[in-house]
Amino acid sequence: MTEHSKVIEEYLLTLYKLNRAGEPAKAVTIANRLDTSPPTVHATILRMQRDGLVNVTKTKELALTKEGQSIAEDIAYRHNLSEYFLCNTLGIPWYEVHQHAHLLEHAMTPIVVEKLAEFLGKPEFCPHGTPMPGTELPENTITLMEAQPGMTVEVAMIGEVLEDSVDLMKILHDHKVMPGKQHKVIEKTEVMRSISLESKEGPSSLPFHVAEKIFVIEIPKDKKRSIQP
Amino acid sequence: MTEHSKVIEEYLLTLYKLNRAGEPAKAVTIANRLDTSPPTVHATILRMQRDGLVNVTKTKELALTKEGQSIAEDIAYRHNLSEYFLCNTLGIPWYEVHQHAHLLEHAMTPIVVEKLAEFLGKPEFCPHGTPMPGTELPENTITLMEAQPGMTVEVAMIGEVLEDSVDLMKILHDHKVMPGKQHKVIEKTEVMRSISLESKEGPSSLPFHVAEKIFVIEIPKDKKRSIQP
DNA sequence: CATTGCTGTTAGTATATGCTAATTTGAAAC
DNA sequence: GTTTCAAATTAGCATATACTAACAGCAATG
Repeated sequence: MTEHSKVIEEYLLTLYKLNRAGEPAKAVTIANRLDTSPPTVHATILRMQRDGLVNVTKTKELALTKEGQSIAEDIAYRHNLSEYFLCNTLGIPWYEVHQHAHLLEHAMTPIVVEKLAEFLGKPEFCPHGTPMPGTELPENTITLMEAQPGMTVEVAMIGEVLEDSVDLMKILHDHKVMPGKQHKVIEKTEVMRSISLESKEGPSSLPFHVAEKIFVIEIPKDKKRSIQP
Repeated sequence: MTEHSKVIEEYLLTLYKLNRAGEPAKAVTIANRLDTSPPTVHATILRMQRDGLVNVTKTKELALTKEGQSIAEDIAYRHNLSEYFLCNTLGIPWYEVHQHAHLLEHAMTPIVVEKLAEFLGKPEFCPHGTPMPGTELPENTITLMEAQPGMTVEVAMIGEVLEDSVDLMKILHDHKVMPGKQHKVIEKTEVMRSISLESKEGPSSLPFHVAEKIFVIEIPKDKKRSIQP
């Protein structure tokens, strides 16, 4: 478990997130996500193969090795822990913490991670609802796309892809589309390719490509207004 | 005030610390402090000159520019703030925080710095007693080397050079040679090149080269046992 | 089947950071 | 003043990370 550069850690984390989102992990995807040219990604992946962090299948899929997976989980944990700290201890808005955590995640020694986790009370989810490695979302979690009109749902997690756009996150925040908040699904219009919601805070409308990345849990009619953090 | 690499930030901080310690800032010194070869330091300093961070005098002294100074102070602040946090919030021993802060200091955005400072109550000294940029040690601060036998002194600051050796720091800790603690100077023996102290916790002996880097304040006979943090 | 187009790869460069070995320089010492 | 030593510098090299331009490979589409 050697030391790895920030760049390598970025690649590992990206692959880890792609895996968890069930998306194919290809070189191009990394190039897009990290805004890097394909040749650069290519060269970097060669080094990662050399160092036993990834394997490349015949179909050019990138698969983390045991070692790579283990390091990636560590980085993801540091990232989520940082976000939790920034949000709950320092009071930085939940829709902004991602970018700051992005730097911190590469600068925490094991002792700092351990002590910080203790201090925070070993949280299991980051402010966006992403479970720490080892924790899972509830079984009955669905995407907002899958929710049917009439349903009342509680937001469980804002997909990590969305975190990259602070502007989008800010809008979600303004409409209270955030973990723990309940919304009623009003309608899904194919023409507009968007979903309309209604909550105590008012109505909102989300495009399909965003709704696909928002994970919710259906709340049975009889027990509305659950715990609102 | 552009972005600078970790390496450049290290150089800036080193120059800043040398300045504050009143030591001449030469390329060799950086090479020693950062454990880097002279040619590498040379090349890096050329880049720093190019980028307007340092000037080199005719006598080969390295002088921070306005810009360089300003960035260096920023890094020093982030470092000290991190140490304070790690020690007082997370409970990591004061003699170990330096190494962890060493990583964090390069990974804090301005917002994180601001919020963290607020959270911590805008501390003015790090756990080693180093004042934040803008703050000064009391006027009557002297080094332990300058203290005369018979004096009772209170430790104000452990010089930053000493922080690099955790082993040494641990020993200082075990003998309670730490900011806020009082010690009586017993004797200075030229032959042993060391100073013997006596405190509530027992006696200790410090070699001259260490005593030179420990800053203390004389406590008048009549008002012993001041505030012990 | 041929064309289109995305993906991957090669070739050629550039910059920051690091090294060792060898040389130059400048100041202090004899 | 010459010697001597430490500091600075040059030369030569290596690696990680980046880019553009050009090309190869393969699948979907017409």
